[in-house]
Amino acid sequence: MQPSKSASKPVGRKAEQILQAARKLFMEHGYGATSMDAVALESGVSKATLYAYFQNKKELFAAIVNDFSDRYSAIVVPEAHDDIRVTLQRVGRSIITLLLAPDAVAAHRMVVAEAARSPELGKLYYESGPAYLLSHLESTIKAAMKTGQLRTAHPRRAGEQFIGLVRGNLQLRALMCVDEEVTEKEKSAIIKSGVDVFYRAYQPDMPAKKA
Amino acid sequence: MQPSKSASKPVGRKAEQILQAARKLFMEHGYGATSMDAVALESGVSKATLYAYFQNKKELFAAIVNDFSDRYSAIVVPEAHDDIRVTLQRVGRSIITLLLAPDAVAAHRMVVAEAARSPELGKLYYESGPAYLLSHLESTIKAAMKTGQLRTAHPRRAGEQFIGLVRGNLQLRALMCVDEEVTEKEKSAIIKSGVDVFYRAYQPDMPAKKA
DNA sequence: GTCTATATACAGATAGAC
DNA sequence: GTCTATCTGTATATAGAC
Repeated sequence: MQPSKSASKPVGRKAEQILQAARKLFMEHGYGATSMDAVALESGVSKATLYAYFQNKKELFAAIVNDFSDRYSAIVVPEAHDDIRVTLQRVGRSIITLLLAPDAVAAHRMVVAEAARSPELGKLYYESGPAYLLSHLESTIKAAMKTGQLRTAHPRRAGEQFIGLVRGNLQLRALMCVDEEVTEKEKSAIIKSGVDVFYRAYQPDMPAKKA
Repeated sequence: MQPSKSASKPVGRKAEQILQAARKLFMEHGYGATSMDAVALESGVSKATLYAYFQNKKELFAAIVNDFSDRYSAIVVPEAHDDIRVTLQRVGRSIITLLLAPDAVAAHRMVVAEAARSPELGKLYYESGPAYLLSHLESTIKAAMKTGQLRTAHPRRAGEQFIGLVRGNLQLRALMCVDEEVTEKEKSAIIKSGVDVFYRAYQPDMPAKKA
């Protein structure tokens, strides 16, 4: 089968082998420290074959990021519950789980590191990753505002705030290798507290008095 | 003057030239894409001199990160105001300004990219950067809880939440090159809303009813 | 201490046989 | 299409003159 010549993702058995190997190596060592030799070796094809499928290193990297974006988009957004606080709890759990997954941490590092040189890849990842999640959350919050479960406010901003509340410093600590691991207990406490703060601020019947 | 042989920061005029050039290049192109040739050229010394001051590339990088940590620690934490909301407003402004500063974005990228291979550098940066800011904020919040301006709660977690609230997705967007620039108006709105949410959740006289 | 010149290795990418 | 072998550039690091 003739590999695709376009910039989009090539198909075929060897292409899959290459992509899989490249994904592993890029995520493990980053873009700069991953050589095409290494990708060829890991995927079990020759360098020439590699270049038959991907014009150059950057295109291969783009294919990986693109691929990762697809996976990100496939995240299962938790089912809504009648009680918005329960829904938020579930969403918060999903967010934490995702942010701390070793794969996601590695992908995040990889993309951030190269974003300055390839802004289009950074944007692509953001849009299909974090922005995708945010859009879903925005819908959820908007719906809750309509049904009176939350007071009326800017739903997108509220969504950003909720993500910020549960993320806290956890992601940063993971990215900078501060923690070996975070206990389930700690995660639960952070989510619970985040939901609590969010609900206190956005609950419908207790507007804060103005300064 | 004999350059220091230890792993700590060398001193002297040439050392300063080297550090300055290296800082610029590392921040601009990242660790992997910055060559020692380029550092030598930019700093106006020969490669041999470079290696007389720094044993190898990694040590040079470590010196830069260390240096950057010092600068981070030197951030002026805003003066406290009688009204905790005003104080938080100021702190929020500082956080946003810092997170979106091009230097800080570049430094963040640089550190995150290399953290997997040099966890000790990641930790160093985190401790003297984000953690330093958090500690100050924690003190501020703790004081406000003692004086009754905020309800009693976990001050460190509250600090993390406040940072998360004002950070939102702004930093992520900057890191991934999603925004060209953020308007002052937008920043102000985000800070104001963040402080509002925080205060609604932590104001002393309106406990939320339990589910 | 500081330079020029170079050793040595490996990168990305390709030519040409099959 | 896929391989082996190689071109060409450039990387880190050092030897040796001054």
